[in-house]
Amino acid sequence: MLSRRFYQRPTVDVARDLLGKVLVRTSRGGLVAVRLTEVEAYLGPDDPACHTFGGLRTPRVDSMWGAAGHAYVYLVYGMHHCLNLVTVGRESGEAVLLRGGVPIVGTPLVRARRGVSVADSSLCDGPGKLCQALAVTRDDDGHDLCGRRSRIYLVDDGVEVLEADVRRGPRIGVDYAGEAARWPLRFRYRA
DNA sequence: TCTAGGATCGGCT
DNA sequence: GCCGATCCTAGAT
Repeated sequence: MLSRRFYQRPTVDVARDLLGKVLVRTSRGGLVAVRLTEVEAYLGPDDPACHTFGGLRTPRVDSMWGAAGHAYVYLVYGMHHCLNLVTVGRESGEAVLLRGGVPIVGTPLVRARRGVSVADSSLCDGPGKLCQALAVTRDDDGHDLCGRRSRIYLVDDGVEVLEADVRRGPRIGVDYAGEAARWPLRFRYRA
């Protein structure tokens, strides 16, 4: 399990290093593990695309102001959940959005949650799909990924992600953020 | 209270 | 490529 130290670093570094790491989710239904292939960095109060922009403090974003290594889960478009990992430290308001991955353990359970007719390549290729595949909801908001009994955590299984396989680009769906929408804070891993 | 709009997805053309 | 679903959240009134 990755320690809190991993998250207590600059958000862009954490985002880059999350590529290739394995996200593990345990539940009554069983264990699911997903190798992360797409993430986005959100840089706190000075980032117009970030939910903590301008120092915003509301019940929804409360967990984003918490300690590094905790989950921030919110609902978008009234129907999809998005999972973020808080970075840097308490009061930073920064996080990494997990946008996609590939199931490597528990694929049958993922398929049961996502739908039997869904193509393998589409099981977790989107933030909403990832949460559905892992059964992550608002109930998991504020969950500590570094605890002894964490039901969501990260593992480094030794897979090396070469720089040549990392693509950087603008973040998705944040056109309202003006110039910040073009900041190259989206990271993708193409093995 | 009321209202606008969203860090998306899947079905349809 | 376009569009509707769906409802919570934040800010305005």
